[in-house]
Amino acid sequence: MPVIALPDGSQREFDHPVSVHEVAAALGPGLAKAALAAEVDGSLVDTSHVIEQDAAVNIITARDPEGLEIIRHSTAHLLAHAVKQLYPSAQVTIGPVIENGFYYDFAFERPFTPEDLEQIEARMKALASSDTAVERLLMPRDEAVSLFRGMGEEYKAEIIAGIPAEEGISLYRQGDFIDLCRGPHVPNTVHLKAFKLMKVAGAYWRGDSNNETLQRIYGTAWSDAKALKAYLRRLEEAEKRDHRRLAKALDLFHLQEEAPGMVFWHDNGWSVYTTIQNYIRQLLREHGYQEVHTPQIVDRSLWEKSGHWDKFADEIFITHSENRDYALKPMNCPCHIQIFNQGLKSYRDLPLRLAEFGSCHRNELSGALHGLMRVRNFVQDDAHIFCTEEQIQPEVSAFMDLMFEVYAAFGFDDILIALSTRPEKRVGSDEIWDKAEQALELALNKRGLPWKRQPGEGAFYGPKIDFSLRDCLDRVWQCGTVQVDFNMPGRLDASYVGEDSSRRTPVMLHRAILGSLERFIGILIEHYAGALPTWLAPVQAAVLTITDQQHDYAAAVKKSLAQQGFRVKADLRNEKIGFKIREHTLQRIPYLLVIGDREVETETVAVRKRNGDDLGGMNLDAFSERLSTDIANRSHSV
RNA sequence: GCCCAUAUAGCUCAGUCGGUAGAGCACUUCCUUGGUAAGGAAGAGGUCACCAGUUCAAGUCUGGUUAUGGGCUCCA
Repeated sequence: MPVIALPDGSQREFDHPVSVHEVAAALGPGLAKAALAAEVDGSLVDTSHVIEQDAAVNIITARDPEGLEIIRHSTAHLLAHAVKQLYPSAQVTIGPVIENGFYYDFAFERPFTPEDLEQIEARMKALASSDTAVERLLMPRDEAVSLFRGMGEEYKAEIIAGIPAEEGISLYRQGDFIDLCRGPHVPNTVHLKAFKLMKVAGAYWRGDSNNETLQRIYGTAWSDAKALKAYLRRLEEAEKRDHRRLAKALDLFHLQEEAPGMVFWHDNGWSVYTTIQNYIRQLLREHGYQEVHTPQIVDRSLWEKSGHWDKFADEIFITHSENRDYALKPMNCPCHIQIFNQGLKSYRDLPLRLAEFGSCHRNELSGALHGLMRVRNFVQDDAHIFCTEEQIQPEVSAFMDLMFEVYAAFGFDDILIALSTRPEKRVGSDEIWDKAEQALELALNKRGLPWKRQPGEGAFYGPKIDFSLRDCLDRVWQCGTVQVDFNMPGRLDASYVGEDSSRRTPVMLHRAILGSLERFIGILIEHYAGALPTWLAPVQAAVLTITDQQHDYAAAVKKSLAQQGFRVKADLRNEKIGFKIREHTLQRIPYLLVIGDREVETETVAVRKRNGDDLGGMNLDAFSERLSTDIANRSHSV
């Protein structure tokens, strides 16, 4: 007779096999109603699951992350149920859970319209409130194949036919709808109450672009209406922060038809760009890097030798001159090896760190372009470190120190770290891979930050660590990377003279902190909703006059601040002060200096921050000291 | 590249059944010199993305091209 161990440490004994539902009921009527599934000895099961032996049981409700996932999965089934009722000729395929929701792919003779979505959603709501039980069925594989084939569901039948014959198939039925699923699912559709269909898009059958396109319907689902509302608000907020929208409002850059995926930077945007560049440049110098610069176009022979020509031919821009083919460089590493190869290098020269703000061109698929986030011409804050195997770990550690300093300066402190290890197809001996992976692991553990392992995700030439930033809207952006490369130095004949006078091939570390300047600026704009910290702001202070009387004094204030190296502008227009404040606040200028007769008389400026705080009057020295401190601390507080 | 959608003034957008284009903001000029988020008046501004087609007539209908948006795929 089963003894049920509960998460709080208590036990319940039953004198007969019990279902999860009965266990929940024994714990209270509230739990019986809220139970969606349970974890029994570590595996998730439906509430209908019967426990026959002693087990550890944890009842899952909508409050648990697993519960939310079950709700999303069941909502995907609900979507398919509604679609099949409204459009019987649509065939179901797959419907997985994704971040914030789910999707379901259908094969249908025409695309779904927004009006269709409204109808489908209305039907889903009706089905959800119809109090329909969701039942689990087991069936031999071949029987399941013929069941779905009989229903005209060719895609589903194909999926099931791909499952090994000896495995039983679990199916879920709700009313007149039946779908293949591992489960678990909610016991009844009434648990599905906070969902919304978001959009339709094309997607390929089995994710292969050679296959036919299916209609994918995306939806979001939450445990309750409040959570759904909060999510929709977050989406609205993200839209307001969209860097493409802010770029127009703040006059940062533009894109145009004649140069798809390539940025026309305006004064304001370029100011941000060069400020970041100068900051990184200075830091790299302090950390023992040499800054180099290499050609934009290089003869194809170099790219053939590096292997890129073969692998990325479609994405390389090519140009011709005097019967030679050149590639616009898609990456910087082969060029840096050319610099390394000049002159004879000794082990005493290692580690040798070559950095470049490397402008790269890649002919990305037209459909992949996206504002600053995916462009065809971008600048990497790239560097390559030539070193020995022993130097991998200390170099990676030093790189991480530098990187975390940079991320903190930009206001990012939540960093996700992933170590990608050897893939099946790779170069280099297992001993070298062991060494490199251990070196990376050691560097990570020395930092003491959590990281996760991604087995088999490394590049063919070596393992790597990726660093992703979490922004204020909880979105994750992969930016930093450090990759060990055993392959390219040898391929491009890099060598150094070892202590024993023999020629050796150096290891090369590829590393970047920001990734691409363009994309990083896009992330910054969205993270700060355009209100960049003072040190990055295109204009740090605006001098605003109240009447024409203060013209000369205001011009002198502006000149003085500009001479001290601050980015200042003066607004001497014949406009009311309220109007000027509104306008420059909307431009996210960190400090507004209001000047009326009072300030002229006392030789002060009245300081207002962009968040509305009034700092009152102060003399110019006091203000410039404040500004200097703000900039020196890279303060994010205004 | 693939699927779907979109393209009208500098910006955000409206434009009905095919009959020669409209708002708000911005801009220019004038009035106003006003102390912390929009003072008032007048004016100017358009090859309706581009190329074809249908039609007496196309911003509007059809086809194509380009770009953009949302996805898919890809990402050295």
